[in-house]
Amino acid sequence: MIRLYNTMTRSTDPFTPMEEGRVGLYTCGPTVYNYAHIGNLRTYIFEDLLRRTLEAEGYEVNHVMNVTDVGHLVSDSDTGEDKMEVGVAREGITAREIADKYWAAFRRDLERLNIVEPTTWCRATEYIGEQIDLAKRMEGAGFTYALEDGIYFDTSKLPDYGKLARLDLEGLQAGARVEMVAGKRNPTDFAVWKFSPTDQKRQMEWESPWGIGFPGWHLECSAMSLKHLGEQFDIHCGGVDHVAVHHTNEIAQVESVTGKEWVRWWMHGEFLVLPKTDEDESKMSKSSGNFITMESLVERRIDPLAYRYFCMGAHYRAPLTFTWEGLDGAANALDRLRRRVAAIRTDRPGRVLDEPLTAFREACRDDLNTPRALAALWNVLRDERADGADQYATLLEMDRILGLGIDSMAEVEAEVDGEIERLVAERDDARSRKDFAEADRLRDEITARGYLLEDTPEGTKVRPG
RNA sequence: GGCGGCAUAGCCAAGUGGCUAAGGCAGAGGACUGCAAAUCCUUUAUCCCCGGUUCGAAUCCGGGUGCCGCCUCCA
Repeated sequence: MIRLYNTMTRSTDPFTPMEEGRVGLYTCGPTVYNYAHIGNLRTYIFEDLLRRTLEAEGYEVNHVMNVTDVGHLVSDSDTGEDKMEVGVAREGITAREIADKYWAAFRRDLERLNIVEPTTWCRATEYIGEQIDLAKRMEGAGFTYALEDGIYFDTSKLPDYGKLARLDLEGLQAGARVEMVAGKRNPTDFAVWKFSPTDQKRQMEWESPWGIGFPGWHLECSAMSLKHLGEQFDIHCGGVDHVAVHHTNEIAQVESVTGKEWVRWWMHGEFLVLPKTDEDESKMSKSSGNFITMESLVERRIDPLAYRYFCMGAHYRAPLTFTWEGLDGAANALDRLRRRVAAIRTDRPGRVLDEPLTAFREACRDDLNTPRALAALWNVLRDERADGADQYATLLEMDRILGLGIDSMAEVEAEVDGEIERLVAERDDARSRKDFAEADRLRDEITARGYLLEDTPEGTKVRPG
């Protein structure tokens, strides 16, 4: 039995799917107007761990992820520019090209992090018809009203509006400091369909019963998950920042027309935060430019999987402070794991060790407690009495969830050119003559070129520095 | 102002009433080595503060203090 924290109930509850053996999972995907940053990616790592845990428990997971390629405004108060159009203005290519470019970049990030792709991707622009249909149903049920700039959802008509975030609607009213779109009936009302501005031509706009325009950004997730997962499904995930606005409004759009509970489990990943400095806010955000991409990690010769390991060191519901020092620590741990695995791996079939595997699986089942799961992993390697083949078999089993690529871990030997090879040979020669001063001098020379040496019974090995 | 989260070793981070408070990184000592590296062993915690409940609290309750997130684009 898996126990998962549910934002709706604010408690960790035993998970049971609607349909025996199958899980419907929707995860909010990227807005593809720029590269994802490692904070975004932390959430996708969490969702991957969820999916892998469900699959390891024997569930067949129907995993749907959206790609937002339209309609996401710079401001959530339904004002400002469309982010995609911002990308267009910045790079001078079409919106479609922007979307394709950053979606491809996103998928490359997922691949590098060993994140399993969703079973279904859906692009918002390919579901405009479905979104309009859903808006029409809301209109038919009397939940919408028209303003000059768009069709709005009247949140006061839904008695339990805001239940996910436990919004204090009165308090919001009093504390509202965000400029409200003129004519909105309630501060929480949001646009379902926005009209194109009359004075400019948008790259992305569509005909609708209400006029030419584009969908509000909450609409796509509602419409696409309805289409792929039905009027009720098991789990919907995203970042914590989506609780109060995005998911709250998605719920309103769906439940207003179906009249029944839509999603059974809401799960939210906490933020990756940067150490606070005087200048910068600690949060990483795409819009402020205060962000680190996967690419910049790779440029620093940091293994993307070290970032995956780093994230697994903390529970997904706790904020995690990102530091380069912390990431280096994770990279060191992963390197050590690699060497240990390389040392024990064998083609000889092994038997999975029950005790550590049970501890590991229990940790995963307990609301994805990866820090505890990693402790179980290290305990496998600490047990001296265990047979190497058995240890390896156990680690492979754990890796179905961890996704660290244990099956391909091998001793890392550096690729060396003739020059390095010659220096190594000279040093070996000096050592055999017991000319250690010369040997050490040569080692320094090799080290200075970015390689580490290991003298082993099998000879001198060269590792990347 | 409203809502929510967090405070455990040098760092990251599990642990939500009961043996000697996981695990990782970094550090120290030792074994091994010509010296290293790698590996192995050993070692590192007044659980933010003050009250309270209890036979017993890091864990529950009350009050502080500090930090962070959301309500603004956000994962």
